[in-house]
Amino acid sequence: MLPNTLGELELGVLEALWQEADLDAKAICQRIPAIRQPSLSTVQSTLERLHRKELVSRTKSGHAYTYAPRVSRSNLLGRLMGDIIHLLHDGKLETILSSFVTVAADLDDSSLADLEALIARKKQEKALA
Amino acid sequence: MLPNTLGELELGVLEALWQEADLDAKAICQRIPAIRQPSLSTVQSTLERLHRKELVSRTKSGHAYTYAPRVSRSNLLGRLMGDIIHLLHDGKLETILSSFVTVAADLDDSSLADLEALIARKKQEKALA
DNA sequence: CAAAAAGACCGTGCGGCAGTCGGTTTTCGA
DNA sequence: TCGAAAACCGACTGCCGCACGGTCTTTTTG
Repeated sequence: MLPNTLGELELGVLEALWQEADLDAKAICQRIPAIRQPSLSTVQSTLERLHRKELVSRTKSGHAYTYAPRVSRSNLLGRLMGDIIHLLHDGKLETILSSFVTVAADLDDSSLADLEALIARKKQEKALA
Repeated sequence: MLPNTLGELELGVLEALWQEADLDAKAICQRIPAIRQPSLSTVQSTLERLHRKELVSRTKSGHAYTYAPRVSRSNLLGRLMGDIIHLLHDGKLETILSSFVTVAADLDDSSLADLEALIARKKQEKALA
């Protein structure tokens, strides 16, 4: 249904790469929480899928691929949010924005102020461009 | 992975119920886009699943169930956003909020102003409570 | 330069979930 | 009471992420 959905191991791999980029499959494998310990092949398959989805980039370095994330955490967050928004969009902007505010308000009491500051900054960026 | 994910037909059924609540399975079936035309059984299965997920409520009326949505569109939107936020949360509020702003900015140039207005309203609501 | 080591690649199987439906049982109303 | 309408029950399909072993390719090194 959602085109960009990702599985548990895929996310774990991304987490590892966000923490430290330019790792090969073996290194990533070692950084996956000990409980799972998937085999190297499994991690490679997962990296292959992530690469197909253009969520990671890779370059040959020696005989091994070195992987790096193509999206930042907030980038991915924005993309996924965009997906579900598109999925549930009814044309009313208010529907979307109010759920933003609701989520932000639920997260933290001071977040509304933070959100305002970010908006101000974003506005300024837009003005400059 | 995402606990509250929903399929295409499930969403279609919800759309129908958001447009008009208190329908039985047959009526919902007729309101599904003509291209698909799933059988009544299929719609019933879907409604059953939605009911298990607590996304719709139902009451017997005669010998048929009458269904109504338990969540509004923006409600569901907020829930799904909360899910992916929780999934990708790294403790930094800024990550989340900036993706809000990015999405809002991508949607419409005037939406930043709308967002500000909503925040002001939300703040006022909070002050009163 | 050959052989061994390291890693990519491929095919397969498993499990879960949505979709799909036909057939059976239940239930209500005439 | 009895017939129709609807719920209910399984079964099957297809898709996708997870998982891995085995094979092929590419380095590296003695």
